Amino acid sequence: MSEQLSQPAERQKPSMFLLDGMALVFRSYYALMSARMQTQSGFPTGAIYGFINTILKIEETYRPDFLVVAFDSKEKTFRHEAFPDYKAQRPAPPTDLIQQLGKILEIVPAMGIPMLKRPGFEADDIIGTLTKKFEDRCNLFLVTPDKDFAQLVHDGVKLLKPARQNDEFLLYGAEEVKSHYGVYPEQFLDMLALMGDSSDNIPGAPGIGPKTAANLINRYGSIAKIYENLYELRPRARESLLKSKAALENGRFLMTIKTDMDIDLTLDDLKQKSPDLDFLLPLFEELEFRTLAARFKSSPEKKNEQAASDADLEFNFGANVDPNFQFAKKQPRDLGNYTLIQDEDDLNQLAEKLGSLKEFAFDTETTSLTTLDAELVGISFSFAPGEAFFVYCAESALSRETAIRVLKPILENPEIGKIGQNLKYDMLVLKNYGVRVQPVRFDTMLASYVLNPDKTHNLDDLAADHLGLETVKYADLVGKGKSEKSIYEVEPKTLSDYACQDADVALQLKNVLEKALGENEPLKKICEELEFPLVGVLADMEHEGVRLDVAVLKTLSETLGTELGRVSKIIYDAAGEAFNLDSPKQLSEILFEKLKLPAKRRTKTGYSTDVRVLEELAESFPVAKQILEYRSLQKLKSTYVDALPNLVHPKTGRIHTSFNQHIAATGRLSSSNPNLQNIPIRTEIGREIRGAFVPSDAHHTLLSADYSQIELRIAAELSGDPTMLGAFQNREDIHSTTAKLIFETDEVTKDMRRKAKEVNFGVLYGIMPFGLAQRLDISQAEAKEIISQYKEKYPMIFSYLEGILDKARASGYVETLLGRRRYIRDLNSKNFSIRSAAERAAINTPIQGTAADMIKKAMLGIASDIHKQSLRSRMILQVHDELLFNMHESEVDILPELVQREMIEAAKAIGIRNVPIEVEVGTGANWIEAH
DNA sequence: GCTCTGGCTTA
DNA sequence: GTAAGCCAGAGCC
Repeated sequence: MSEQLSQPAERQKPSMFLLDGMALVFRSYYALMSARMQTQSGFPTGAIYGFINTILKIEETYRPDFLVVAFDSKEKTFRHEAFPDYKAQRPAPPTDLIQQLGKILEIVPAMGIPMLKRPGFEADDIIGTLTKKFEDRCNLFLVTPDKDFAQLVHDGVKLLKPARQNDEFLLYGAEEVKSHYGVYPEQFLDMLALMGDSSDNIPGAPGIGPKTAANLINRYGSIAKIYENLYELRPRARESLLKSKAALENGRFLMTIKTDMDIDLTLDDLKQKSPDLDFLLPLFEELEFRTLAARFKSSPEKKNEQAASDADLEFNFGANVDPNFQFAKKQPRDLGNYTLIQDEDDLNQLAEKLGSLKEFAFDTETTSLTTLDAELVGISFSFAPGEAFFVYCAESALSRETAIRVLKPILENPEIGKIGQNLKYDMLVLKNYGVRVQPVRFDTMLASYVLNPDKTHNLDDLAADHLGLETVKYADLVGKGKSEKSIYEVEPKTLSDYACQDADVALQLKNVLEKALGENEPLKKICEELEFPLVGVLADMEHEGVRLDVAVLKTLSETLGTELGRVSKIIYDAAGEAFNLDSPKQLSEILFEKLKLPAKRRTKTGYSTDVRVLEELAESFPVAKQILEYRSLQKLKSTYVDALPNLVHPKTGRIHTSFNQHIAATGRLSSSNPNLQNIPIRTEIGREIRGAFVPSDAHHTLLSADYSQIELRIAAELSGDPTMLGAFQNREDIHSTTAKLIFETDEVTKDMRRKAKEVNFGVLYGIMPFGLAQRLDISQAEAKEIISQYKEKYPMIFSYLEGILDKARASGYVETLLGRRRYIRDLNSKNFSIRSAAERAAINTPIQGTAADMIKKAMLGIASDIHKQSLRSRMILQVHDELLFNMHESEVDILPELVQREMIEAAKAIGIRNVPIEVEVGTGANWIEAH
């Protein structure tokens, strides 16, 4: 049939609107919650009013031929039978909503609108079945705020979703579904299954959200196809999917809307009848819906009347409220017994209680994630599960000064343990108000990290994992992105419930996690003796900050700018045109298509233009060398030289990084915003950037102390290899010694030493002939030969590595010398590259992790000494094997020795017995000189 | 505005 | 070959 003929026929079809009753009622309830509509006698009416208006709005806007409302049944559904946890977390609806629902169920039929309900089924299934039944004869519009219905969309079936802000509707066909959710309706169920649905308690694959789910579905087409190609995925996604296979099948079943219920109805049965005004008008009178009543009186079917007049909203807020009817309180939800405190008397009472405790959990609410900019809005406290208090000290009767004055002695009391999630943040916020929080009794984020570093450790995930609790998210309070509102705009009680929940959950988590730690003594000690005490040390370092000489960078920026202009001109001349050198895509088009240079490797999206490719090309094509130069200069300029000055905090004139204690799977710290652990050093021009890192003032210098060859020493210690231990004991240059041994010569050339150095590093990273060959640009056969020489000379290194792998295969984890654990999956994978990657991680982790434990221990010792001796010098940075200090001139004779001693002492403390540890110290007027 | 990719910096 | 974080571009919203 031609388009012309089908189109008018299509238009002739009657329209049928299927309304998801319960979901729309819920929406009305929450949309009108703040209006607090109620009758003079206190009966709540917002949800009723909103829902009727939704129906009228549809009738007026679309003039439907058929309009049907479907409701869920109260009985358990077949979904509950198949999956007992289905919707298990969902709190009972608020009682004031239930009251209103009763009225709605009377009003809808009285309006003459067909209303359907079936025991054991949800509204979704009724709508799905009617859709299937009538889609050939009608144009269907599914009216619902629930995205799950997108699975039903196809030709002639569209979704009509109430818009977020106004009372308009958004129409979703297949294309709109795709553009809004990322997949087409046919694939929608697979995507839903991957994401799961926390409100229905359907798990999905942990860590896979809407974005990733849509991406995966688009890349592979379906869940089944994703599982066929698991090995291509990143480890986190892969592991999540492996664990979730059964859950996904189950979730997909639960989220499938039934389309084959036994519903015996004809189009005639669904015709709308005239409204029963004898019933409706008195009821509207009772509910005080005056404009609505007027509309029905005059002409219930008329379309040109004004929609929802505000008149109905005008009466009854405030003045005439029945004092016994407490609207806001009637929301039991899943919340505990939470109390909002906003006056001094209540605060004093709370303080007295807190002061008598051995420990409690707390959490601060602020205006910013950047601690130096964060204003304190309130603090929540919990000392019994399910119970919490929120001290609101902004824009209220209780001033921040009063709150701080009363709480400071308690927060600083060394006898009262502090429990919390990411306490470093709270400590830094409170530091701005002169409060030095101590001691860290338990940090739930760090405990989770120590128990299993590869997991995520945010509070919401921890609550879900360990307590089975669905928490209120911060975004639920203030929204997200553009429309995010200020925390000051949140109702104090709402904010209080959120804040209280966080303290409450932290306390409950502490109980669960502490028990888990109790089953592993070393992990418990790592928490209590390493990670928890380190929190305060890191907070101090971040707070202290590093001074930056902006003038140095400004000069450097100008030099780099000139150089970049010069180099890019040369490249453009060679290319015959100007283009964006920062775009790998454009660059590869120029190089490999226009200039026809030989392509070496491919990436996912095109030809690779990375260092290795360009270096290879540089031998024959000078332009490649110029591009490499451009790249390195541009990197330095954009990432460091131009970016760092903007990060100098206006209040302190210094740079304040964040040291993340819960990210690196091996136990290392990481640094971000900005990352001060990857400031350049290798190239001459890069090193100049370090010249901008300077002491705080003329009375200070920088002191740098770094462990020499720490990871190789640890490998020697852990393996007990006598040759390598001997080399270190004799203070030999380890790379030269290795060269001597593997090349069997006393005349070690520079090149031999370079190769030996690579091999030594290779050992730490889980050496493989292939990798070494690549790295040294030699054949795999040569690489194999070198490795076998190494094995012969340092036999115990290799037997140690084999032992690690055996143990890991048997137990599923590897450990540092202190007993810090990391679980390693995939050691038995049939896929070579996956298995090899797992083996390399297994080998590297004990070595890298032991070094991390050691320097953490050293930092604690140093911080303690500085405190005890009331020194004026400060530790300011940690770069994995190096510590940097802002050293006061009066302490130049004690600090270097103190630092060196503590760093060496730390090695002993974590159990290093056989290998000597060397620490190199240096001082200077900037980081280049000190290092 | 958000997320991913390629590329590059450190230990 | 291990462990991280950040930048610009690109693609989608």
